[in-house]
Amino acid sequence: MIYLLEDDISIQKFVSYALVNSGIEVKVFDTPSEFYKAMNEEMPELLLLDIMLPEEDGISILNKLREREETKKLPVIMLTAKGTEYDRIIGLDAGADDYVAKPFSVMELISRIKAVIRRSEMTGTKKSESEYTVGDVTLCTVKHTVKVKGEEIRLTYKEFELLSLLMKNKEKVFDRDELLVKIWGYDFDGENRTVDVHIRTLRSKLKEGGSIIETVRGVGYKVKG
Amino acid sequence: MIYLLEDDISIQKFVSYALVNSGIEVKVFDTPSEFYKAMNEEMPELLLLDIMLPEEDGISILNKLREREETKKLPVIMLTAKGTEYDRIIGLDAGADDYVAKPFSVMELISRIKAVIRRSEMTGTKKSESEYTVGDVTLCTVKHTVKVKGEEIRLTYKEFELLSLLMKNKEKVFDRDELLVKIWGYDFDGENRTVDVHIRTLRSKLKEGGSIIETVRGVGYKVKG
DNA sequence: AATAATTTTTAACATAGAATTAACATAAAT
DNA sequence: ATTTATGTTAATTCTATGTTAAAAATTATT
Repeated sequence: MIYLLEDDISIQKFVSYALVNSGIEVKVFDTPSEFYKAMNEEMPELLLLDIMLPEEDGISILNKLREREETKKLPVIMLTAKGTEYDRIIGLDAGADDYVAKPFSVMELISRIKAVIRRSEMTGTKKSESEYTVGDVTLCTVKHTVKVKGEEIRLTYKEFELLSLLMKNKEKVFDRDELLVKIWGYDFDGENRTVDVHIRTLRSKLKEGGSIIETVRGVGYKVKG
Repeated sequence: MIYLLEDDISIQKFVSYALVNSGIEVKVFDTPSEFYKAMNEEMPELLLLDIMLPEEDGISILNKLREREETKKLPVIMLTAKGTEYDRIIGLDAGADDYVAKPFSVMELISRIKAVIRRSEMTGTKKSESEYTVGDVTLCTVKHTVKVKGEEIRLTYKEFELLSLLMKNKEKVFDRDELLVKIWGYDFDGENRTVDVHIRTLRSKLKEGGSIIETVRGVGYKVKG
C-alpha cells in the first residue's frame, strides 16, 4: 500500500491510475490532515509526497516524519514542481529517498518506486522484511537470491519477481491476469499463458522446492503456507 | 554518518546537499544542545563544527569533546567564518583535525572529509574497518590500494569508489541508478550505461579477481560473498 | 597558457541470455 | 467420451549486458 499526498487532482488521477494498473495499491490524500489521520491507522509501504501542499508544505511533513521513530525510515519520494535545484536540495536534505520532477512518465515513476522499496528493504537490515521462507525455499530481496535447502538457485528477473510476489503473499491465489499486471505491467499485451511457462520453469528450477507453488485450477496459482 | 553542527541554514543546505550527493549520510543540528542529545544516542564518524554558534561556541564544544574519553578521538573539522588566522590557530589548538574556511567548494569539503576519515582510520589501526577482502581481492580504504593475489592493481578514482562500495556491501545488489547516486552524485544526468563501462574496466583490471563482481540481470551488480 | 596524459563518458555494435509464442501432450472436470 | 485447463517443449523474438573505440572532460606537465 502506497500513500499519495497531492492536492492537484490531475496528478492524483494520473498517479493512481498508473499505480493501480501496475498492481500497486494507492490511497490518495488531498490534505496533510487527512494524511496524518490515515497514518495513525495504517502505515504505507511508501509515501509519494508533493512539495507544494495546502496547510503545510511537503518538506515540513517530511521533517516531522523523520523525527518520529515509527516513520523515521518510511521510504518517501518527493514530487517536485519543476525539478528545480532548490527543491531538489531541500528535499534531499530533509531525507527523501528519491524525488521525481513533474511532469514524469508512468514508467519512470513505477521503476523509481520499485527501486526505493527494494533499497529500503535493504537498508532496513530487518532480515524479516527482506527474507521470506516457505518450506525448503528461502528468498532474499536484498541479495536477489533464492535458496532451496541451502543450495542457491539461479533465477531470471521475471522468475524472481513472480516467486517473490507469490511468497510474499503466501496462501493468496493470484489469477494470471493479476500476475501479468503486477509483474509484467499493465501495458503488457501478450498471452495469458506466458505465466504458465514461467511457473513451469520456476517449479523445475526449484526442484523439490517447486512443490510450494500450487495450481488452483480455474483460477491461478498460489504458494501454500 | 557525519554530524554537522551549524546554525546558518544556507550552509546547512549546501553541505548536506554536497554530502548526500557523495553518498555520505549527514545529520544536521542547529544548536549545541540538540547535538549533545544526539551524541548520546549515536556517535558520528566525523563532526563538522562551526565556530560561531548560538548557546556555546565551537571551540568550547571541541574542548569538551576532547576531554571525554569516548569523544577524544572523534575526527572534527572546523568551519570558520572567514578563515582568519586567529580562528585558525585556536581551532587547531583545541585539537581539530582540519579546518575549512567559508566559503568553500563542494569538492574541497568532500576531499577534506575523506582525508580526515582516512587518517583517523589509519591511526585507529582498525584494520577491520579499512580493509575488505573478497576472494582474491583485497581493498584498503586507508592506503587506497587494491590487491589481487598480492599483486597491486592501479585503479582510477571512480573505479575504486565503485569497487569499494560493492565490496563493503557484499552480496547486496545495487541497481545502476543507485550506483550513480552514490558514486556519481545526485546531479549526474548522464547515461545509465556508464556504470557498465566502469564495471567492465574493473573486471578487466582485476583479471582473475574480476569474477567477484556478478551481474544480476535486470537489476544491477553485486559482489558475491 | 599550451600541451600532453589520463580519466571519464558516450555511442555503436556484438552477443549472450531471457521472454514469448505456438504447438502438442496430459490431466482434470463434466 | 468429450471438453477444457494446464503442463511441457523448443523455436523465435526480443532485450540487457558486454565490448570496443572514439570523443569529451579533467588533470598534470612543460
